[in-house]
Amino acid sequence: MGISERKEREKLDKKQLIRSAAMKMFLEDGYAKTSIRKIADAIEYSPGTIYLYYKDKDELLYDVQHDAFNQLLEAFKTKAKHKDPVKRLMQIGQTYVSFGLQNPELYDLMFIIRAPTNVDEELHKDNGEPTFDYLVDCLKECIDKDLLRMNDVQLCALQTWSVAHGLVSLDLRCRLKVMSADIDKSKVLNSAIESYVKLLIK
Amino acid sequence: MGISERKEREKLDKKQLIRSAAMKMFLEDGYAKTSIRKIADAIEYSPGTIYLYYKDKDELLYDVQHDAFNQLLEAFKTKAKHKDPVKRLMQIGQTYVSFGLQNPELYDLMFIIRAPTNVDEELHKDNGEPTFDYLVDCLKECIDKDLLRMNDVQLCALQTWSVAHGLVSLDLRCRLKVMSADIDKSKVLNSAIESYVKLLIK
DNA sequence: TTATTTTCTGAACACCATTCAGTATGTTTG
DNA sequence: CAAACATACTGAATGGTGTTCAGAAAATAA
Repeated sequence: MGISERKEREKLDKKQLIRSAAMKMFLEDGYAKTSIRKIADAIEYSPGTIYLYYKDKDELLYDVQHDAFNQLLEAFKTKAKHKDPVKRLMQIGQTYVSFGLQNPELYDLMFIIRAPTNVDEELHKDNGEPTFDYLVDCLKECIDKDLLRMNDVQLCALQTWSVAHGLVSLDLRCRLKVMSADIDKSKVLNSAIESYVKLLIK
Repeated sequence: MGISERKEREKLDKKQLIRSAAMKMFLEDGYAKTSIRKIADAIEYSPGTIYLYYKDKDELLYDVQHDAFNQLLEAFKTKAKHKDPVKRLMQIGQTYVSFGLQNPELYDLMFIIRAPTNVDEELHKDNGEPTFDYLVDCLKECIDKDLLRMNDVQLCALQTWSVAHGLVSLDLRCRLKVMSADIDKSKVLNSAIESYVKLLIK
């Protein structure tokens, strides 16, 4: 019978309704300031209903993160598709930094926020894995073609990701104030990631 | 008269009493889980009293951050004092990463946590400046002696700091799960920072 | 139509940061 | 010494938070 299938669909729809309302409010006001009550208000349900679809606020965050990682992956796919793997690597770096600067709240959700109940190890580790692999694949090609001054893919990926993430997250937490002021942030961050890639290539 | 001076002293003492109790609890339970009530309980005062010394919870955080930055600076001074600036740079990187891994909650306080009311631009920007300068000075010496493959001190400092911060903060947020498992974290992070410094030098 | 299952509600619970009228303590003045 | 004043402190109250759960409502099955 099709009823249970429709119900299944409706359940997913409602879950998405909650998720997209949550995402919107997370981006507008931040995760901390977005309460379950406010989300419930926005979608015109009672607070309790949200707990029928999500175990707790963290669980909701994880799902929103998943969407966010897909957004970043899409950005890579459209903006970092140069044939030359080294140039593609450069594009990946620039895309990453731009993404972070243009979507600060989203970036926060993905990488910086600590969900209160964050000790569960096994779950959610797949969040962001395909996105990370986009970088790994690119580096693998670079290294295979002997274009880099490093030869350990995993190590190189970690290092590259760290530069990019470091730049974005330091900026997002206003930790770049220690640097000389009156400079265009996005220019500096782009210079930094560019010169890093240049260090990396032979 | 010495009375007002004693009072001044007592005021500072109490402020430090609050601050050190707060720091201890922040490190044990994290910033979010440490409530003003609990701090007040620990020092056997009422919650209201804390607001006589600190405008709000953020203000307390900033003061604790200040102490924390001094701790990192001390670590630099004792563990990164090689005469050769390049070797010192390596020591700085390693010290930074070790510091982050060994004091995760402290690191969180310093760099990752977003204080709820965090829009005030001007204040607190001096927090951490001397510590950053320790890196800048080292890089300046490296560049003066023409030992690096970069020549913009500010840019280079930003990049180096980003690598180190990126490594630590990604690890602290369990974002390294996307990498192949069963590896010694601190080894990998140290390899990453070491190979970065090697990229940097001529 | 009635019984059963599913979905939803909203009050209640135990917390939180913060405020402020009132109390207690210490200091200065008459 | 006592009264006046200034300072330090209290703790209940305000308005928020995430989460739970008995009971109401709606949808489905019999």
